[in-house]
Amino acid sequence: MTSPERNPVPTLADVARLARVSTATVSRCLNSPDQVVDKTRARVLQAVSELGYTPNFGARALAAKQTDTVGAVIPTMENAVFARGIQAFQEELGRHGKTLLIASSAYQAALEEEQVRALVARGADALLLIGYERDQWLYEFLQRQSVPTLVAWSHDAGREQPAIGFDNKTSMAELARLVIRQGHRKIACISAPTVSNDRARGRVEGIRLAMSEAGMRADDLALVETPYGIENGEAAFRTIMAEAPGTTVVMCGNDVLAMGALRAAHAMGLRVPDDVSVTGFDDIELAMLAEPALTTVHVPHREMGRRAAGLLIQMLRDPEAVESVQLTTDIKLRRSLGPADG
Amino acid sequence: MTSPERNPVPTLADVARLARVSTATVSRCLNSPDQVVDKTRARVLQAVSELGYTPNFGARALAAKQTDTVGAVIPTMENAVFARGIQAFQEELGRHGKTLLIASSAYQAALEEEQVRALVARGADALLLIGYERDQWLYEFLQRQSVPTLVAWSHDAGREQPAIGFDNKTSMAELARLVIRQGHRKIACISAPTVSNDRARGRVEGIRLAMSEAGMRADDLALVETPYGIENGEAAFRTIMAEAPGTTVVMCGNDVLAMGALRAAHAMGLRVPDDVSVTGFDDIELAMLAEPALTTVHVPHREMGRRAAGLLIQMLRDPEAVESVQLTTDIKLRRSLGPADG
DNA sequence: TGGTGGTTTGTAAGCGCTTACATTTGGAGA
DNA sequence: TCTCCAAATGTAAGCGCTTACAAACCACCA
Repeated sequence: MTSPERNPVPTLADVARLARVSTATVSRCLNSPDQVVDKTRARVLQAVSELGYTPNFGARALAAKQTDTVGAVIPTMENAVFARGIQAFQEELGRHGKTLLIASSAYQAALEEEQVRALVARGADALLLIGYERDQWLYEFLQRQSVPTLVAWSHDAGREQPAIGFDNKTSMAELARLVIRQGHRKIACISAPTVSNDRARGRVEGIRLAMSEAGMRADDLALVETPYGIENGEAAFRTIMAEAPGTTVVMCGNDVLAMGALRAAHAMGLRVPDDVSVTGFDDIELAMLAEPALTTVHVPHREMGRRAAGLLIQMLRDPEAVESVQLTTDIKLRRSLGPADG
Repeated sequence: MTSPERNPVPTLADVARLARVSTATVSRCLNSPDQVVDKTRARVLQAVSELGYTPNFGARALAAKQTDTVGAVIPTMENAVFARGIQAFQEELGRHGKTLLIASSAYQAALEEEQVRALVARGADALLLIGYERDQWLYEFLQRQSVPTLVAWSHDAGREQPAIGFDNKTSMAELARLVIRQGHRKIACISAPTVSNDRARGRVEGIRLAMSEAGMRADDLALVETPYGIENGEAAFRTIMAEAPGTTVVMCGNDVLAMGALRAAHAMGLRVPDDVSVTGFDDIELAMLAEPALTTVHVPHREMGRRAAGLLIQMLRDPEAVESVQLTTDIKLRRSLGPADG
């Protein structure tokens, strides 16, 4: 740790020497203070502060075989949704004396694998991962390493992998039903790439499901996939309007894409919702501030983060006895969605 | 690491045994492969994958005395500004084979100290901190531990602490001059808490500086301090309008507060910029999307993050030879700022 | 064939900490 | 004052890895 020689960083042994006790006593002072008599403890603590001693985490982990550390791999911090959820996750972990290690995968499977290995190597006692979709061997690896793993932002009752989240398909289907009830028949969708992203895929499927239910052909959905980003949403919107003229509503896989759609519509001189309706997903702050305000699916990101922490801590205690939890989402009906006939 | 017994996690020794070589050879295979003859290496690698071996980071750090890890303590991930900068920071670090450990302090000094200790204990070879302002002993502690530390999001030519950032005061002063040139004389400011936040304080001082230059009394600035958050910005705006009637421009310490101001103005039936102008700081995505679009100070967050990584790596090589770098900001003049007379 | 010197591999000593187990200590009770 | 036992402290064996240093190996040349 820290650079080579220079001023040698004080160690447990230094403290012990200065306090005239054994290293075991110093260790106990730090980890289970009430096993040490007051006078000794005072002397040790004095030495600790005199030397400015900080325990070496690596050594401690090595000896104690546990790190009180939890790891999380998220696609990107730039997505407010994750930033918010993870912040809550971290706060709750902190409350339980755990530390969070964060890594980001930029939505790339290979990078995610690498980060998972890195976190495990660093001794993460447990892991939070986003969505189910990843190579099976990764799950096996984690199992072999006995690292309890929780999936978040997704929930599929059919899987046994512990998870906390909501059913992306169901949530989006609900919104789509509402859209259809408003009379929309020419529906388009701007989605995040669905390859290796079960959340994005679920949302698209949700729309198709609602269409089928309504007697429409699911294949009629005009679909454009594009990476995260407002500009991408804009471009996608233009593509849709060019390739699927007559579209009356554009349902977006997330709020950021929807913001792009809104902007593009505005730039193209289309009125929302009179000429075309737009919906989002996530309900980030932006959604309410948009002009017109965005109809979207509200996801309790903070709650999810907070409860994910609780679940993970529970898994650490008893890896078997965990129940996945399904959160509910609700629709925020705002001005960007109107009836089909304008 | 990982849970107690259960299925024992494979160690270097296990690999060595399976490959019929010494642990030293396995270690070399992993760290300096070309010191090992091909045939042996193949055998070892085979064993590694057969066992699903992952090196134990703690042990490695302990033995090798370096971690290739850099730590960062930011106020909160929920602030898009930091999320963006840190993302770039991380990407650049990754390019150099370094790993990033992130912690957040929720703008609380005590928490920051704690997190710094935690990161150092975890063996962070270097640290990124936001702004200069913190207890002197923390700097001393870091020096004693020989942990090179870089300050970001601030730059004060007068300090010798290595930093990368911009001069908050100068940048805001520039915007304030523009505001004043537009004829504004009744100026108000909504700022983040200035206690232990040199960035916020610098921005306020910038406004005062420009006022003095223009022959106005710096004390006439109507100032409200409030924590980060749109709602807080809204409340602050109402306070200002109540306590400093006649205010023609509200300059905000950051874009999020400005968004709140914009909303409050809208809710109060005030037209922006006809009845009152609003400005922000940071130029986050929201600024451009706001209605009306927000006049603000553009800060190159991504570039800052990227270059911060470069600097830190340089400091790791030669802790002495680092030059602080001052980034330049520029004003984005958008519709939310208009002349004083409406 | 033996000697030479560079490669490849092995040996073993830690890195800083925790913890089982052994030893010492200090009172309470007799 | 002397026992005796629980509480406090010390001793020392690792935890999994890296790396000096030593040993073994392998051409290659004389």
